[in-house]
Amino acid sequence: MAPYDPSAHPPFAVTVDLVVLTVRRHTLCALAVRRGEPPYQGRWALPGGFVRPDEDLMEAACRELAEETGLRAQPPASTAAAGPSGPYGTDGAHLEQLATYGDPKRDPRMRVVSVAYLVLAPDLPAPRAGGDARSARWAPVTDLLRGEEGTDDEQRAPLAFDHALILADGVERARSKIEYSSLATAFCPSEFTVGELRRVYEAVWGVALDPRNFHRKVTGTPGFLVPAGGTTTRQGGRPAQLFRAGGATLLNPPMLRPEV
Amino acid sequence: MAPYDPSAHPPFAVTVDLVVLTVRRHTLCALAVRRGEPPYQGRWALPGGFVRPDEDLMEAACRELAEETGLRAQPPASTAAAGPSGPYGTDGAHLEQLATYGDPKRDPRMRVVSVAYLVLAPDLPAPRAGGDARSARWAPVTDLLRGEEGTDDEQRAPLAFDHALILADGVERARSKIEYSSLATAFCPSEFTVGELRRVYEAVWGVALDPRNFHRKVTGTPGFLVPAGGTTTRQGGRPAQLFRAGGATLLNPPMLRPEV
DNA sequence: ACAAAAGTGTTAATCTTACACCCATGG
DNA sequence: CCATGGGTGTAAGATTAACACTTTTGT
Repeated sequence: MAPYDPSAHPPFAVTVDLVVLTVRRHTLCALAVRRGEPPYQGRWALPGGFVRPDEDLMEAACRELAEETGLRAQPPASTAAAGPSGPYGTDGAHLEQLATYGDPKRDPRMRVVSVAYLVLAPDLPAPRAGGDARSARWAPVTDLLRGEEGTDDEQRAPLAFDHALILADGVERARSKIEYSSLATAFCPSEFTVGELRRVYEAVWGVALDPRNFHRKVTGTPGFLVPAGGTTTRQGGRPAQLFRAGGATLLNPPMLRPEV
Repeated sequence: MAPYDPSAHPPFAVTVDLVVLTVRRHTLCALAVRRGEPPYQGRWALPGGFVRPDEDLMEAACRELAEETGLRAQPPASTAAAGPSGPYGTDGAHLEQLATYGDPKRDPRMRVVSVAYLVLAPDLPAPRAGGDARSARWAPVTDLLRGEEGTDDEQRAPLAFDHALILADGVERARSKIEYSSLATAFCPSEFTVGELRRVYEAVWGVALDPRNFHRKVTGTPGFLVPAGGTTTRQGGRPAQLFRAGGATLLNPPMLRPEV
């Protein structure tokens, strides 16, 4: 490596961006906030912000998450390791590092490297705007990704910066990860039925699954679900048993995603 | 998000670190370089260096890779997208983003955020040191991860910075990814036999696989291997057919990793 | 001839799939 | 009573795991 003095060059800014996913009305939705200032003023973007000088990356992600959604998110107790390994549970929500985006031209103002985090959350109350006056909304990911270049309509314009790319990566990660892990339970409230869990898979993958086989699969995998003791009739029909996510984090053999 | 002016704070430095893996003598090995300057002078570390002001992250990773190993690595032709999605082939080697490490205390000198990349390469000639005089070596990952705190012996001291954590994450990624993708072929030369590919799996997973079933599995997956036309007897015994990696990148159903 | 590695065949166990069928509730 | 979802049973097909057996080379 050639000697290189970083202090001799303009600095980098480091931000975190959040892909916050939830399932609402049988649809995979992401949290979007409206930008109140240039660049991309008035456009929708992923929530996020600058990392502070003495803040760990995941700490920054937790802070932004709390500011944007009110999700309680205490920073990891004592992370000796700064690594992304090991998801971090926040109030039932799941948080993990997604990827880092550093195209020199991704922000017209300056060189910004953004570390994206993926959050899977149960259906939350309507998002509340943060401390400032920006508005926020849950939007179906298909809408957010189908932004039309050159459109002025604020609901249809593409996401700011490279956020469409980040969102697409996050959605892809969620889609593939629920296949072989118990992550889909992060989309459910703390107690849920097998049918609710199945509807999560159906919404995330955009397919229909056989309720009978799904039931056998998830209840037959030891440690995946533990009975919570009650029943509910939220969905109509025969009352269903309530479950809680079990300790098992790996699903083997995996849940098979049908060809689309 | 509270207003925040990054220029009012000390800047971040951004580096890339490389987890370069290969299989040598039936063992999973990683590239380590010896640090020529403080901090951690004399200790082994992962290769890497600062990202330059106008350089994309992957471009920086390619540059460092070329400097450290001589692996030809032209920057991605025209990456409109700065994303990590889509691996990038360099001379048969595979390069993908791994994760980003940003503990405020990970570097005692200043705030450094490091984007780690994972490289899977075929067995390379002995590593040549870069432009400067640092030495480099291939070391079994078990040795590198079993560094003993407080040891002075340069061969046994733990890796510098948080590089043991980064290496462990990279190894884990490689181990799990060859399960459901054709990535293991990145450890092989352009033409290889089924037996050689099997020995890659065995080295990476540290298990023994049944040669008969393995053969059926990989040759029976359409698009995974394409016959290259010749045979070889590199390993002794009956000559084996030579194959090339096929276009198929996903392996479905996955190769099953035996319980350890 | 023998060792060593490459391949093929076969069988039992397991898992997926597709469906028939019954259960418990609300309207 | 009947629509709606919950849940169990079963049989056909696919896949894996284990291992017997043949093929083709080098020594």
